[in-house]
Amino acid sequence: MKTQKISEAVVRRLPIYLRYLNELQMNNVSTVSSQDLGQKLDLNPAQIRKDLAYFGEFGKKGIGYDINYLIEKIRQILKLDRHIQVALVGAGNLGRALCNYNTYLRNDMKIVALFDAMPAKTGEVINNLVVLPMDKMKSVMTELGVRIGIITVPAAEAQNVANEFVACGIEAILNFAPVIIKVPPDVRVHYADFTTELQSLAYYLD
Amino acid sequence: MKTQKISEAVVRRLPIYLRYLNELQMNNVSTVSSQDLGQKLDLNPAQIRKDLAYFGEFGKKGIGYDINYLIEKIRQILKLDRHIQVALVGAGNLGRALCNYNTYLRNDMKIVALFDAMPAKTGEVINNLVVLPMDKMKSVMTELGVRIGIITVPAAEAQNVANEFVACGIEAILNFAPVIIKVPPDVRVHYADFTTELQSLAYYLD
DNA sequence: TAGATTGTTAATCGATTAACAATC
DNA sequence: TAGATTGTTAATCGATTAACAATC
Repeated sequence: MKTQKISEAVVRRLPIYLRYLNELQMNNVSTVSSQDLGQKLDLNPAQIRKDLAYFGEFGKKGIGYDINYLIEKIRQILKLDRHIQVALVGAGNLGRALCNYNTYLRNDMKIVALFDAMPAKTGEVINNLVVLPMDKMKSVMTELGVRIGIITVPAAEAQNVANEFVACGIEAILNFAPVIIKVPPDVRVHYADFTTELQSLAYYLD
Repeated sequence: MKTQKISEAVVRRLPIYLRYLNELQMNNVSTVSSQDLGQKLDLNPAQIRKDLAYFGEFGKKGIGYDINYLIEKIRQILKLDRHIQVALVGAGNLGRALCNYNTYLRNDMKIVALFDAMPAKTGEVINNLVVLPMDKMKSVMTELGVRIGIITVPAAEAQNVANEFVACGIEAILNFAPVIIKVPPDVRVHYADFTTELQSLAYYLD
């Protein structure tokens, strides 16, 4: 596990491996080859082997990868072997929908705080979480040790929310608002914009 | 506009350009340079010029790009100059949330049909759309001319829904379920999985 | 042992960036 | 005209794929 810079493409594939490995584990499969994985995930087997080899020698020649062991390793790499606390701002339709993934995320990640700027929303309960006003953000996030923030507010407010997250010392942001946000270089931002996704799909229609 | 194969990366950036151009248009800005765009969108100006040049000469040397004209052109390229009908399967929390984007999508794309396998959901009304049972899919989709399908069902059912979409002659699918689906090569699939997105973010925590 | 499959190097492929002549 | 900015070629950078010795 050298301090080599791992490309973003590699990091993005790890959760996909993990997802399928979990499925295999549930089906009591004990071993899997890069060939099998590639077939199932529409990826080149050599790429999968190379991705994993960046982090260590996890497989056995002639056999493949032990599923339990590989799951454990990928979880370590992704830092999912600890509990990671997540906060969400924007208790609209999308925000509510995401809160319901808490069950799916299980141990690793959990939305532990929910904020909304509209006073009317304050106090509402969504999936066991009480909607809090924005001015509680700093204290609540510090207390709960939140490290990742999710933005599900309208585009016009996304930058403000990002600023507030940054002021609270957030380390990474997942932004669902359809706008590019500016943050300091040490804060990682990923985008999850449904509308651009749909629009790029349209290109491929005949 | 030669029949050169355009890379996926380019196609994915076009909606992002479009989004910001629309914002500029609303603010009555008339012209923009690749420099300005690059700064705002965190992209290299040369890349933006190159992306656009794949499709034609849209700019003016010494001036930049006329915003109205460029919007029109990008909309043509993405085939957003027509109405594109979209169907959604899975009227859960996420599905409902997405239905509310109809207003945002405005002219170009519209969710026009909503299906769910659970009989209990049938007949429910979400954002002016009635939830229909799966056995109505073929006839409704043919009648409405649906070309793109969205999947927001649990992972275990996603492949079945994809199969049904394919049987209805769907051309492209946006899959929110956390699983890789198999479709014929002429059907385009994009993924929008919130959980893998969050998990890859975790990697970048210190 | 024979067959299978890894880890890794080398080859290929593709995407991004720099540079600059053309020109508004 | 002088300054700005495009479109495009060439250079760079990075990611994917092929190939194969090592070995279970």
